Amino acid sequence: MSRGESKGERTRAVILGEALALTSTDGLAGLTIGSLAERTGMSKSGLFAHFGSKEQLQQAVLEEAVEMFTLRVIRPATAQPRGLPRIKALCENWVAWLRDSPLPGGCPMLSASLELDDKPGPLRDYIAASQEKLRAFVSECARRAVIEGHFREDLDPDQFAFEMLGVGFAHSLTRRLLGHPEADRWACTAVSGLIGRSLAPGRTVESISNACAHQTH
Amino acid sequence: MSRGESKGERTRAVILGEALALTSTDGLAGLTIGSLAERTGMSKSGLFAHFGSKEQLQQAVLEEAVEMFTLRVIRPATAQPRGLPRIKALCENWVAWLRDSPLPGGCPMLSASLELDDKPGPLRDYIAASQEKLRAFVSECARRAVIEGHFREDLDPDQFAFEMLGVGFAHSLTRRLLGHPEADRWACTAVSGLIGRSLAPGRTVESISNACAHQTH
DNA sequence: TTGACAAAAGAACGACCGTTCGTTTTAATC
DNA sequence: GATTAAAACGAACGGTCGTTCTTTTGTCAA
Repeated sequence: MSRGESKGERTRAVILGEALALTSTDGLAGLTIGSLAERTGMSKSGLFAHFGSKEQLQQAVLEEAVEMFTLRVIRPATAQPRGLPRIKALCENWVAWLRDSPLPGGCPMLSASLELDDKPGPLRDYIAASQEKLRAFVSECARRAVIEGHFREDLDPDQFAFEMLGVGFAHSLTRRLLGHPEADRWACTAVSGLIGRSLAPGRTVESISNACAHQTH
Repeated sequence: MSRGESKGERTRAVILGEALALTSTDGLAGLTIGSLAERTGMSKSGLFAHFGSKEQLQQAVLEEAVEMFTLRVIRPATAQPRGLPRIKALCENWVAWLRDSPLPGGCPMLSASLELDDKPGPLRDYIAASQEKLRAFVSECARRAVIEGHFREDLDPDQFAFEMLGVGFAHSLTRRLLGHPEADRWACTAVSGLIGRSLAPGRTVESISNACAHQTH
């Protein structure tokens, strides 16, 4: 068998994978025990026993989504040197994530954000904390780029993070709802523009990349 | 009585008002006949008869939301002279709309966009068409500003619209989910930055405003 | 004021929701 | 291979969903 995990852990993982896809297309509200049981070929009660309540199932799904995003976007970026290289890696991973995401219906965290932003509870708290963590991470990356001398000294890292996230949301909506084929290009142009006007005077993206290529992380 | 409308038209309007608030906080999925009947003090069947189906109710709610947005954001902007003044008015109305919206739970069209972006049908079509109309309107405003000589000649109006909408989305999420008090400031800074770097060489916002103040619409 | 029609209520429908319980099957351990 | 615990099932619960009837109430014009 595949691992040292028990049977329960394995099927739980299978369920979560299917639940993630279902949430992606149908939203947290559309994630029902019945439809999930049908997709996994299980009985409602058998599936239900793995989570104890619907809310815990939802929580597990969101945690899975966050972990996926962290693994494919955040973590590879932190492997890059601080400053501009890390920011560049972050943007590239992000775009790649949006383009080749295994989730058919877009980011579950984004739709859940709008779905639950008025419903107090542990789920909302978790989503808000996660999104804030992402925002703070981008902001911290920008702040560090200022320290490294890559970005202008008067740059507001929070402003940078705000505009960066805005591009991400706009990209998702323009691509997924409107279906504009230029969405990718618009997003990339917006990001390079944002980075370009954040650079310290006299700096170019290339000059920094070359300089960083020879230093340790 | 209040108008020449019939009783049915009046109660229908009351229902729609309540439905709009409910959709704003709970999303289109949370808009149920039962809860809406309770809020309006009507019976389920009595309320239902006004719309014929749940989908038609949802459609009516979205149309109401669009009309509200058009009335308070788009229309006053079109009363301004073409070019920068119209764009400025658009931004100001938009911010004011987000700040003093009568809807307690944020824009229903935005949450519906993410809720239905994977569910084909007339509702999705309507939402996509509406959002595209808004995007095209912003783009057209920018294109016109280029013609008027307010914006640089090499400005891409679609790129302008993309970044503008991104600010709107980011603002909504940062404010409503994360509850950042600086959200308003970040959004305003982002918008003025966007407008500032779109201006034709040598132009300032003030110079154009003064010049336009004396011309006819 | 009466008669015609619109509007609202009431009861019920089948379907699905999340959840519980007792039983049966399956997997892990000795 | 037998014992025991974990995992999955099947049936049922009370509730709510959207929807369809029939019946009662209210409106509005002749």
